[in-house]
Amino acid sequence: MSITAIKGFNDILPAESDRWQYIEQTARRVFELNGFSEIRVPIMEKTELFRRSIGDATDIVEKEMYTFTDKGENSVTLRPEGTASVMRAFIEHKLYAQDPVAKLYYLGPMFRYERPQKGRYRQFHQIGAEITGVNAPLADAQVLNMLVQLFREIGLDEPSLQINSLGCPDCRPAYRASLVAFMEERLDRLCEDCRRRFTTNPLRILDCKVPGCIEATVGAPSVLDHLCGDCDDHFAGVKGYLDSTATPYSINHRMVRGLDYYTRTTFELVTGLLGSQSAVAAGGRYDGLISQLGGPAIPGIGFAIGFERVALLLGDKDFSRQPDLFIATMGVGERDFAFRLMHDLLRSGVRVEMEYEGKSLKSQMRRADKLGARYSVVIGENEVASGKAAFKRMKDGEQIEVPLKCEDIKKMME
RNA sequence: GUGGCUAUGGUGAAGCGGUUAACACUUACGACUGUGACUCGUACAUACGUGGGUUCAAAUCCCACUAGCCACCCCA
Repeated sequence: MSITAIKGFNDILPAESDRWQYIEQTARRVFELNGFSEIRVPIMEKTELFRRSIGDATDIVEKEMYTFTDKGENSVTLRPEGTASVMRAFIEHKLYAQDPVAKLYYLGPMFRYERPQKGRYRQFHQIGAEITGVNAPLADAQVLNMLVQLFREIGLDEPSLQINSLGCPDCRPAYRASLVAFMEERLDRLCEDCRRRFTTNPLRILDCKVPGCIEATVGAPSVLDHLCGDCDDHFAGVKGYLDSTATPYSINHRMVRGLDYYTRTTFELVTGLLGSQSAVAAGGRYDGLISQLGGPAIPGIGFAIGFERVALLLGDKDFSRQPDLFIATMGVGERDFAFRLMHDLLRSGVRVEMEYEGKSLKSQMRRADKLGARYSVVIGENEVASGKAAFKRMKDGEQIEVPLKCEDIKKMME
């Protein structure tokens, strides 16, 4: 038995990587348009970073991290998400000293030890963006609008935006208490998982998909009714800006987050097309995170997009690049000639392919067709001698005589 | 961590106890000794995830293992 990849770790083969590049390039373009710069952070961090940011009691930290002890006896962890590293770097390099308002994006692999299934892998990829230093709801709205714009430009308008507010450390405890009181009375109607959640994370019960639980929790107190004045104003501001830019969204007061650092605005881009993995992108505000990690009291907001899930939504769409020209040759001498011609054309930006081995003309033409070349040309003794050749437009077979010179060939192809 | 389903070539698959392991795609070569797409021909699994067992006979039945998928949990 030959060696295979690790469970949940996937190879991205050419057919798929074309699609990935399309997503990545579109994301970079949209982010840069919005004034974001890329930050590249390591894929491994001290374990402590994730414990402090994501939260000790979360599932991610409790049972899903790839944590090791390295040769220097340090506990290190393959990052399960990106925000913690970005904020660690923001603090470590004192980026806030230059300008507390930073707009950063990142992309790369993340690692979570979960049972793989559709749209969920142990090594998966995220593209994320963060804005620090802005309290105003305007920042929330810009982040959301950018996210929506990105999906539009990728060509996906199916995922819909859901927003919520989780309040802040001032108002959340009271909400939690009233929710617990409400649930306590209906404990017997909840599923087993929810009864467990009642003690571990009562907010999660709102997110349960079991019909009985949905029924039992009808009329449960909503976070949105328990926001303090400031949080309420903030959320109203966000909604106002989304309305004023005609960004479609719906409010889901039952939306919960799996990471502890979120405050106020939270959101998800959800789809019905990926089975149980409905979130394609998600994020929120994390006003306490930077100070919690030892930095100054600077707020932040951001999101992460699940790369694999976006790729899945794009389906089998073909994003491969076709050659502009395929050069077929008759003999060894012509092949040398063609190689020099190809070299010149490549240097001037024409996408050229040729046959490397001495295959029959028939098989060379077949290859030209298979590669989807726009034009083909056959170079034999006559062509080398005359310096001219018949260029064939593959889609209709029309042939045009053109000199075998870079400039003439380029012109002909326009 | 829990459950369900599936495992035949590069791919999609037929096969249901005795077959040269069908068919299609892909690939290679040819029909056409200087021209692709359509057509036609030829070649391409000593082999049916691995290990046991039942049987005169197993890809086909049984068991175990392994892997993959999907779902739960959780999440992007």
